[in-house]
Amino acid sequence: MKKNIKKNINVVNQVIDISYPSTTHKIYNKLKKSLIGGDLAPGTKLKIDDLKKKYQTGTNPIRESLTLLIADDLVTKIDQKGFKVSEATQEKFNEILKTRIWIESIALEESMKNKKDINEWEEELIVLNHRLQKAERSLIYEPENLDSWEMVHKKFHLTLVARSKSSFMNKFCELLYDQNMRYRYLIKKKKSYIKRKVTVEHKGILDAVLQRDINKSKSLLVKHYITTSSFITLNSPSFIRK
Amino acid sequence: MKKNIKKNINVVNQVIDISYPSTTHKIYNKLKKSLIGGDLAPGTKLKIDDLKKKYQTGTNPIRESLTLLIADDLVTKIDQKGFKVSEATQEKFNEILKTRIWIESIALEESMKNKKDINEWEEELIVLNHRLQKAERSLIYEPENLDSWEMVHKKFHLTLVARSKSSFMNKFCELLYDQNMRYRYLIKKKKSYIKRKVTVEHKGILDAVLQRDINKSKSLLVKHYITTSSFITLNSPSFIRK
DNA sequence: TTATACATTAAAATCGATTTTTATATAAAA
DNA sequence: TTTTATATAAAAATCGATTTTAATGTATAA
Repeated sequence: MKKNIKKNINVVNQVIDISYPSTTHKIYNKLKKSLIGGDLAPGTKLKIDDLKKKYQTGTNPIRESLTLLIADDLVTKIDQKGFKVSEATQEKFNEILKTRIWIESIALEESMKNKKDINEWEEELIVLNHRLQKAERSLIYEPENLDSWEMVHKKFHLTLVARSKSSFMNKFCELLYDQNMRYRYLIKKKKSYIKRKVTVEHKGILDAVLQRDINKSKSLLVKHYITTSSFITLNSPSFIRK
Repeated sequence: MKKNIKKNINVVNQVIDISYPSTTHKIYNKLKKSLIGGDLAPGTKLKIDDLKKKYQTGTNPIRESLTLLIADDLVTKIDQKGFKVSEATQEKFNEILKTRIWIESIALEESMKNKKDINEWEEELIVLNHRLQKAERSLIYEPENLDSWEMVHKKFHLTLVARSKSSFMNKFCELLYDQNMRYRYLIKKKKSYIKRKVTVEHKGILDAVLQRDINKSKSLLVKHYITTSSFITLNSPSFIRK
């Protein structure tokens, strides 16, 4: 019995390579969405059998997905005792914020110092900021919709810091971005999050980048993170466990 | 048929909890050793069946170990096409060096600014440096021997940057350390690596730290990395693929 | 009582076989 | 030739069952 339509279908003298993701890949994405979106409470045990039933699949895709999620620091594993949703604490949130500021300050500076294709980069940022101003901010996390405010916002921030010419820096930036996003949604679930106006701040950062003022850009970016974090912290000390 | 001796054995009124690592855990360590030690050439395909035979185990522990190694950037996976040893290129090496310098400069500065238990930390560094001076440098990588030069060296460098109060920074430092170590062993395999005297450099960094001179410490650490890297690069442009 | 031993249950981890997909080889048609 | 289709082989991915380990409950002895 075939699961998917055959690949490499021939259509009018053109071979189209239709690639289907593996079950593991699909389950990984679904789980990641739930974890970042705050649908799974921190500390929850992730039982293989339950997940098998929920996602209608076998042991392997579940275990492999969970193993992949360890790298994202969204899932924690204890040998012979299984997997659980990573804890979310105020302390950890402070670490995320601090580390983001350290890492992204360097990455932004390097992005601006890097003159290769700098005009194209600046234009891309202008377009992303424009889309960001137009996009409607939703309450739920839908990563599959790349035009959603959340995904454009992620793209804007990661593009800002993408030109350090270090794949490691890019990976660290994305990891920390996703971690931060998770905390935002955990707060939203507690209904204590105030949707604040970040439009002006993004515009400010963009303008400083276009002026090619490195110090100003960095300081506005840092200020942006600290302001956002104060909202997460002040309005809900309640997501802290223990 | 029992694989291991039963746990929680009662010995003279004392319960000893003997924990055995899972097969996955053991295979992961063995594979990681081979990958860092340079026994597996960059780009080599990692076929599940071959590894099953080699390590005398089933599909699951192999696949799960490989999945864990993706996070360490030692293994690369292409969906539906399997796993391979991550490529090692001059470009990537430059990225590792650059990123290490960025990250560790911050981490060292924060470690020194952090006054909590600073005396104990300094004493620990003195002891580690002492052990490092005494240890014999071996040609093969033996992570299970924590008294080996290689493992003491790792401990010294990671302790130096461990006090930033960010678990993320610590994780990034270790990842980059292991990456760098891999390149060192890849060079060694090519027999073109010159075992240079790093003793004096370590002593210099330590002294600067004990003087609590942040800028001097940072600049000596950076110099140490750049000097080492020049040896890796100059003597063997040959590990570059493509 | 408190601790220890044993039995039971639940869950993690693993195995071996099967299915699905990709890669390779071979043959037929443009 | 060069491309396209088909057949075969190889490998990845997955499934369902089994084994191993950990967690829980219960009875017995100190």
